[in-house]
Amino acid sequence: MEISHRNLTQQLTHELGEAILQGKYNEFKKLPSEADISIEYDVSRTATREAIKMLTAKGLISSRPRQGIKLKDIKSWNLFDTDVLRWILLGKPDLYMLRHFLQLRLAIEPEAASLAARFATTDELAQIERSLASMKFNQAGYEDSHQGDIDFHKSILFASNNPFFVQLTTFIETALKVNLLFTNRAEAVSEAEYQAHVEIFNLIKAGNAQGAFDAAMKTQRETLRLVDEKIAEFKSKNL
Amino acid sequence: MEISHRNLTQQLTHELGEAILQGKYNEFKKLPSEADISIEYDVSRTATREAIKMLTAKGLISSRPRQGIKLKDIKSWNLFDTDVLRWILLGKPDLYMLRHFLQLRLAIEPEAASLAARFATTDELAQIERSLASMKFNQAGYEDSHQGDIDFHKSILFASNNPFFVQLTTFIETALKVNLLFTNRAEAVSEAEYQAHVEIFNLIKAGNAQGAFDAAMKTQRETLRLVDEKIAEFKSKNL
DNA sequence: CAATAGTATTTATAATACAAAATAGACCTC
DNA sequence: GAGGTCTATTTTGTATTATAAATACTATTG
Repeated sequence: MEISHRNLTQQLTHELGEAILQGKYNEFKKLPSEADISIEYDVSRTATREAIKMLTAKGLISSRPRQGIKLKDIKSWNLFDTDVLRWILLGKPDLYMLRHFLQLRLAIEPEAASLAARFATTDELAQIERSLASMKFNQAGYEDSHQGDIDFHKSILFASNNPFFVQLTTFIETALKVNLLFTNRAEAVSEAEYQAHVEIFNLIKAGNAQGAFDAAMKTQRETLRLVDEKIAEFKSKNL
Repeated sequence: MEISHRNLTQQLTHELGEAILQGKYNEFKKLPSEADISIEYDVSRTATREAIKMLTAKGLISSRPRQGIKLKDIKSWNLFDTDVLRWILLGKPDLYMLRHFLQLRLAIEPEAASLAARFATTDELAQIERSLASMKFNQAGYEDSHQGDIDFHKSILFASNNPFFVQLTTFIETALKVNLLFTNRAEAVSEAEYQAHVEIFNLIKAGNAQGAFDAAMKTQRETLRLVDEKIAEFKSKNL
């Protein structure tokens, strides 16, 4: 992903973040002291402290003199932070977390479609349409599968013209990629799916907020149903 | 608010965060160098760097050698971070931002109510009920006004048993408090409002997901309509 | 004028020293 | 022995200094 040139501090931040999300530390086994982390990762205490501060800013840990560095309860983690999210998914990808994702999408996307129907500019509509074209292209077997699909959902969030929904684009994108992983759909987008997306676009373009909401909701429910099935299947297999 | 014992680094983080959100710096006027910040706020470069790292972790800024510290586009800010949110509200509270908030609540809360209807434990139901009692108490004129109202919405999010929705409790709480500020409703909760909340609770308790969704949606639409009116009023006044 | 080499500025990292906070344990009192 | 106080110890917090690395800017050279 966007690794770019990570400096030491950022490198360490990510390594510690991943280690935490892999369950290396927990409520009983607290993190090593700054000094020990410095030794373990062979960096100065300066770099260690800066990494600790970044993780603190993301709500993962807290540190106090003499007490050391402690993991915080998941309630205070910034789950909507891209890094935290990625660490979670890399750590222990499980179907329940995926369902939680989809429940959130179910809440967000229909409303985003509704807002897009009311507030999208012509440029933003064009962007949505372009992603549809890309889906059609994927359907024919070219290109990265489902990138058009992903762009479609992103561009709708963007067209909501609400900064909070826009912020969720990265979030939803990650959710979509994980979803594709689990539903094992490497094949092309089906015609039915494509048509469902076209319908949503047409309703948005027509400015039909309620219609766009309902259509998007229908799609989301279907996706969630698929995962619920997967979970049921998985459960019966492991009995 | 929860100031507790802020150390220098955290103090500086908040001061810089507020300064940024008050528009003291922008895309043209970048932040001073670490050295200058240290002088201006009379702290060591160590503390300054750690504060900068925390703001970086929250997506507000980025820093590179020779280039200095630059503000990032709002698209990369972690709007769901409690601190960022508070700085935004303290900075320039405007009705449009409030509407954006409410649009998000409209997306989140009905679905949370629906999930609560399906997954709430008896303890969580009891918690919702307690907040209703507190509302009734407020109605009679005692206690902090609307704290029960706020607790009601928080406890429903909590009862969704979805960590993403739970994470939004703080977010929604802030939104509610600002909303109360703008709608100028220092008086007690009305009987109609109280009854609407009781209805939502009963539907959740009965396990009626669709009903709870619809009832919560209705309440949210009403709140949003009130703010839309305020905005229209404000516009006509300033012509 | 273009490519290149040099220079200056700013962040990145390291190392050291000491201050402040929090805790555990010793000690003391009754 | 219960309870409290004091002290020692551990760990983070802050400051300072030094140097490295990255990069924008400048000057030079062909």
